[in-house]
Amino acid sequence: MTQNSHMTQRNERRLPRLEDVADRAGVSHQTVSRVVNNHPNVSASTRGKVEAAIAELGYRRNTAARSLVTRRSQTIGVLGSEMSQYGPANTLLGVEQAARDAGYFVSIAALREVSREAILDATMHFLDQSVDGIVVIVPHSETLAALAEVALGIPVVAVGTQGNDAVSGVMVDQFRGTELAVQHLIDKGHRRIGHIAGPQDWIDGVARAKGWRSALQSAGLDADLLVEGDWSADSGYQIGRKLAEDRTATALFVGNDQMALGLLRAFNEAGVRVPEDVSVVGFDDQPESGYFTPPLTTVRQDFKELGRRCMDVMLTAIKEGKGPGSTVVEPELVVRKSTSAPA
Amino acid sequence: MTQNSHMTQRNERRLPRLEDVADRAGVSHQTVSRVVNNHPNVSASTRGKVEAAIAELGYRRNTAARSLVTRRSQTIGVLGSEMSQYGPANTLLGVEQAARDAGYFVSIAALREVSREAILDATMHFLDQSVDGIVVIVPHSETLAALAEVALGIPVVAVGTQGNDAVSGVMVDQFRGTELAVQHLIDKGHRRIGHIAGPQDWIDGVARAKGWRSALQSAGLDADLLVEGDWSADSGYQIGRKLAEDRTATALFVGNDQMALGLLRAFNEAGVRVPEDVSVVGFDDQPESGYFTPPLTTVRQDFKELGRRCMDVMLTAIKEGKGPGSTVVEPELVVRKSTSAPA
DNA sequence: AACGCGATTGTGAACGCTAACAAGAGGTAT
DNA sequence: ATACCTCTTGTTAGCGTTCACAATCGCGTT
Repeated sequence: MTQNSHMTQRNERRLPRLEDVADRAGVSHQTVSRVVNNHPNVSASTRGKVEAAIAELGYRRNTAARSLVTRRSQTIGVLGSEMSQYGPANTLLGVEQAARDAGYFVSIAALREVSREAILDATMHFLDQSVDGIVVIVPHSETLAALAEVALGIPVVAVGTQGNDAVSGVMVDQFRGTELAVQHLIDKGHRRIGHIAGPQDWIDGVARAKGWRSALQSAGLDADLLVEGDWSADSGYQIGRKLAEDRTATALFVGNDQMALGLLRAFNEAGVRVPEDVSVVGFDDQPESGYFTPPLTTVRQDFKELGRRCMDVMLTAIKEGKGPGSTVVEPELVVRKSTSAPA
Repeated sequence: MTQNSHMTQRNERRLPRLEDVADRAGVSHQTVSRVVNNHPNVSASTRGKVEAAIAELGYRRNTAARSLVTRRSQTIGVLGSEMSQYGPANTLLGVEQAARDAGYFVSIAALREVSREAILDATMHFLDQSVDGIVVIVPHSETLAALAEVALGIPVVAVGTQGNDAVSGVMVDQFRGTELAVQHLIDKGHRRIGHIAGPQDWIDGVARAKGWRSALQSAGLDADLLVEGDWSADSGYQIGRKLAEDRTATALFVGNDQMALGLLRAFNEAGVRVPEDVSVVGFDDQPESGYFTPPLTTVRQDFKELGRRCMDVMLTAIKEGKGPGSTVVEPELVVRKSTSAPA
């Protein structure tokens, strides 16, 4: 019945505000504000009365008014490019979870194309909203440079980067992940290990190619078979068709699972057997990868955890004004059936 | 220089506000407001002066203040559950695109578990933000019922539903999509066509099962082989292992591409050839589906378009206060290599 | 000449909240 | 008792915008 009277009120009148609660509890609006904001100097009895009044009226504080006077919005902006891909989508999810747990709203902006202008534009979009911080999920090399241009006055965390003077970074250790993959192939006895790389204007694309080279060199092996794809299954397929004809390597380290899928498809069509003829290792460990033909050995990245870490960094930056830093999440090798010893 | 003097005037570096622009242009703050809001009754010369002043000062209007007085936030809330999946993620993207084009911010909330409480809680979260409308991407049967409970006073569009008295719906025509898939198999000459269904507490899970039954019945065929999975590749795999042993159907209509992937994997392991022994049709057409072994015949849903349509409905609802309605997007059959005539 | 009317511009008051300061109550030390 | 704390509560003044209304201007009509 209290709820009924409440609903009637809501239908007819405006929502209750601080002063309505204050009247009801017999205190000043400022005291109510103190209760709502958990200020220490409120007596237990007063707090009780106020809380009761809040509950009875179904009071909820008005974000806009609060935001107007405090100049902060309790909102985190998330700026992303390939947001529908498995990795970014899950990172976004991790950010959202951690943000909402911390009482923040999450606003998103998806880049249609990655460029300095688009990044700056989206950044402005967030400034208009006076967000308290920005998480950037744009895995391109130019991202950091573009962000460095704008001194925003709010914390910025860039996923998948090491950060710089102005921007914090949170990333999965690509070097370690690549090492796990390549070392696994070396341990199986492979000596000629090629790499299907991602685009070289992507941070991870570069990092994995670099890691591959370095891992081979530490083992005293040649790193001379590198083909660049565009992350898509189709590019993996096209590359696979060529490699099926011209088989120089006994093992391939592929930049991501989707290209690996395309590659497997091409090999299957061409009668190249995996892993008997060629071993294949992917990167990402998407949920489907265990059901490829054959099930894919790959490197797992915990994207959701990455997102949560982002918010850790963000929250301490907001609270303590702490500058940029770099946080690293460890990848993990998942061995399935696409790798074996060379024939 | 003028800018400097301005900045000195306010001893802090506060952002310029309406009145600063007004002073500069030699008009009242209200006139500036009119220019900013494109009110008709402003003379061309005044408008020019004001626009110049705005540009010089780099004025941007304060969302919080505006929101406080207008009681609207220029924000659309998107409530989603399996937001990292291909479909929902792309719908989200479509919504974001259309929303930003229309000058709206997009706020998101991801459900950790689907329940009445969680939906109401997230809805409250959005109300706190005084969003102007809510898009719901929660493809479960209970969604509509939960939403109907809250009379929010703002438009709500539920993706993948037909809507009801209170809520608008935007969906891909599941019935038509299913018909395309099943008819394709019938046309190939199949007479015993099974269905691997999605969970029956999902709207699409139910709709596709129903469509499958109906399509078979119209053709005078039996609809008695139905197994329920959970959308995952793994469930497809488990089901596939059983079906491989007990082969009663020559063709299978699978509820989504991921289960189809698992199924293909299980059949491959068991030596069941696709499409020679069994034809398989999926649903969704994810980007990878063309690279399965074999490439999957499936039904394409344009999720991004779905999201855009959502915003169409939302915008007219906001503008014209129009009630709920239902919009349908057409699916499309994509024929690849997982289907053929029965042996 | 007086009037009226639309178009343009200005004036004050909200919107609901927090920050800063003021004031009162009650206790302790001088 | 006086002064002086600390703890709690109240008062006032914005934050930057829009809304409702008032005022002014230009111009055609009676």
